[in-house]
This record gives sequence, C-alpha cells and structure tokens, in this order.
Amino acid sequence: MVSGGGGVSPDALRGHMDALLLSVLEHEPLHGYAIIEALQARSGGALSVPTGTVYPALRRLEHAGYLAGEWATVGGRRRRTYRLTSSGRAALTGERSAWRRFAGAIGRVLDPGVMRGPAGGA
Amino acid sequence: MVSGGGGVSPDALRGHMDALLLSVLEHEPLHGYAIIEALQARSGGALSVPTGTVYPALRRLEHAGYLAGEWATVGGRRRRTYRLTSSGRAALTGERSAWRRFAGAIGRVLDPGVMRGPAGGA
DNA sequence: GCCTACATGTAGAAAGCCTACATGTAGGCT
DNA sequence: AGCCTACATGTAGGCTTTCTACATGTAGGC
Repeated sequence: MVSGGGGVSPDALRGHMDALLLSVLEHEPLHGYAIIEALQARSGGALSVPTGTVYPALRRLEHAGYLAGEWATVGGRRRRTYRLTSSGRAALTGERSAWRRFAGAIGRVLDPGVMRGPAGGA
Repeated sequence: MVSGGGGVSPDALRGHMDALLLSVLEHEPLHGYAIIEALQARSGGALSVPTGTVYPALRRLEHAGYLAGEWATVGGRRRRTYRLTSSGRAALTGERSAWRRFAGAIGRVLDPGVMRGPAGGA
C-alpha cells in the first residue's frame, strides 16, 4: 500500500479516463509513457494505469479531435507526443464540470449528513 | 440544463452503483422502487437510475450476500424489500473508503493546485 | 375505458477497461 | 557477448456492468 491511500480499483476509472488524460495534457504536450508517469505522480501513486488502457485511449481521443499527436525520435526512441486541441480544451472544461456534478451527487448519497459549501459546487 | 444541477452522464456510474445502493439501505430497508426515489432525492435530482439497472443490481448484491430481500404485499402490490446484511455493512464501509480514495485521486489530477485538508479526510 | 403511478422483471446491445502478449531501442553490468 | 532493466508503443480478446426497450400486473382517478 502506498502511504496515504492504496490503489484505486481498476474498473472505477471507467468513464473518467478521458478527463484524466485531457487534464495532464492541459499545460504541456506529453507522450504516452510520460502521461502514465504524470498520472501516477499527480494522483500521489494511487493511479497505475496500464499501457493497454492508455495508448488506445489516446488514439480514441485523437480520433475524436481532442488531441493532436505527432511522432518524434528522441535518443533513438520513437515517441508520439500529444497536445490538446482547442476542441480538447473545451472538452476538458466539460469533463471537469461533469466530474464535479458526478462527485457531488455520489458524495451526497454516500455521506448525506455532510454539508458541503455550495460556494464551490457547480 | 436542469436548474439545480443537470443529470450525471449515465456511464460514469459504472463501478459505483454498489456503493450507492448499499448506502441508501444503510439505515432502513427499502424496496426497489423506493430506492430509486431515494437515490434521486439524496442526490438532489442528479441521479436518475433506470429500473433496468437497479433491479438486476439489487439481485446481484443479494446474490453476493450483501443484501437480504423478502417479498411483501402492500396495498395489493408485491414488493421486494431489501435490507443490509452484516456482510453488506462491511462492504459499504469498504466502498466508502474506496470512493474517497478514488475521488481524491481523480480530484488531484483534475485540479492539481487545490489543496485539500487531509485532516478532514474521514 | 383509459391513463398515470406504483412495482418488478428480462433480453440484447454497447462501451471501454483490463490482462497478456508482441515488438524494438538504449544502456548498464558481468 | 549476453542479460536485464528502463524506455516506448501497440494489438487481441475477454469481461463486467450499465443502458435501452420491452413485458407484466395492480390500484385509483377521470
């Protein structure tokens, strides 16, 4: 177990992968391998997304027009670097508010007593 | 969209249904139809889970030993009322902490700048 | 008689995430 | 040279769970 919270159960990610990928690409383009590391780092070690999930997902997002990827060779190794398109940036905004709605709804059901400041909720 | 918080996209629920169902049954037994209404009420109208999702899920949870259901007839209508078993109560505890880990991890990735007080984690 | 609310259930489809495998370069160690 | 690890990408097939649509039946209002 990683200190501060073990791994996240794999299937729970379903439907939220897009938001995660778009989010790590928000401020800088990255290639797949680096994206996986960024995901792990940002989540505090909780997210270990397998390559078999990430690479197809990146292609899906590229196909959808949210990402633009191009090949580069660095140190003899081929990389496909992805950057967010303007369309992807808009999608990220939508994904973020969708996440807030979702997390809020689930949270209210799981912990009905807890009052969350409505100021931040959207 | 809908005033007060539009709907949650349907597929996002994947993997969190169990937690929701166990949670609404925590303090009182309910039947399927009432569970759906409770889910809507508690989430502030954000969750509209269709019957075709709830009924099979309840059976799955009963089969798993987390719920115990029994038939009753009220006002000429047949109801299957479910209550949490001790096993289900334990599962709920696990689901809740899994949710916190999950939501925390996703939140950190989506909003890296935001510092969440770990003190109030529980 | 008809329609809505209450109440449960099944069948088939769709989605996307995971496991496991396949491929290839670069560099360190023995 | 040979081996192993890190870097880097990709495919195939399976699996779980949810959704959509449909089917069934009672009770009560109009």
